[in-house]
Amino acid sequence: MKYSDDELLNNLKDVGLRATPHRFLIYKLISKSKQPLSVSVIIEKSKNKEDVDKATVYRNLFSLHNAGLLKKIDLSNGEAYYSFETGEVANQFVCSKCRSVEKVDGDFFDEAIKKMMKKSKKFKGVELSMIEVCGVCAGCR
Amino acid sequence: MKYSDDELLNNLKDVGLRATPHRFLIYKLISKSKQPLSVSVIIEKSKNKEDVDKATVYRNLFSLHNAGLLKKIDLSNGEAYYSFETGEVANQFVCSKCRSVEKVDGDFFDEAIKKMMKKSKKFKGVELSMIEVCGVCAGCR
DNA sequence: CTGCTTTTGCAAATCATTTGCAATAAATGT
DNA sequence: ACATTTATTGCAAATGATTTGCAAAAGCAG
Repeated sequence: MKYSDDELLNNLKDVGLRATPHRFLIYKLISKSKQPLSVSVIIEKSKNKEDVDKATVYRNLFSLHNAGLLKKIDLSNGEAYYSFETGEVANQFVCSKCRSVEKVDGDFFDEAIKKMMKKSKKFKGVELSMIEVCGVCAGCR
Repeated sequence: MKYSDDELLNNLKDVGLRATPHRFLIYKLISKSKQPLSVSVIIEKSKNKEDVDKATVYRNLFSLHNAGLLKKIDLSNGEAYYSFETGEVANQFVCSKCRSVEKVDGDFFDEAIKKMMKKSKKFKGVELSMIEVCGVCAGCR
């Protein structure tokens, strides 16, 4: 799951986005992370490397997501997360008390999703991106 | 699924919350809705009946949820939803484009949740409250 | 080089939600 | 009933994540 600079640059070219230093930095940074990254972490990591304004980070996350290169994971814990777009549905558990986030094995829900898509006409043609499971984690109880 | 005033008043008493006019109004209003209600809708509906400040609505939603009388559904579409607490896991689909919300039949996920709880030690003792499925709805594609 | 579009930094605006504070109302002790 | 504590309220200001306006800088095309 590692992507060469050339691959990333090609992806940018394919969708017609300029490979500006900031954009490339942000895209690369996310491509290297196994976990989805929260916007605040992305801002922090970007600032460590270059002097990037947070508005620029937000705008680049938007353009990259909009172009289909990043998955946006809109959790309920207050901030958005981004990950490299692999086409898979992302699954997260969020504790409603401490707001911590845990990745959930996607296989658990594959079947449920299939059933849902098949049985309900509401979900014909729907394109799933993520599932968030919310509750109180063991630690908080 | 309709609750008498007495039932609601008893619930409040049971958890040790005063049945102030505003609190009762808000609690009753939510108890009568089949759908979870967004905070903005709750504020609007409350204002129609009495002159309630939004801070008061937020504070009452907090105390009612905190006491276990309401379920809070923290969707990713920007605002929180509340529903009468029935102990069931709430399931919603949110369109990541138009941010519209659809209720999802809970049965789809019951099995997935059970499997998840059993197979992963991370989820031992976890108390689930809601599942959000996110994607692009048929209309937006 | 010259003009046109995109990207950027900065500050100000937004939107949902929370908080400080002083005034009011309700519950409790005597 | 009366004073005392405790909870609730309205209002305005604060918060935190995100977005936007705007003018300057950078990158691309002719």
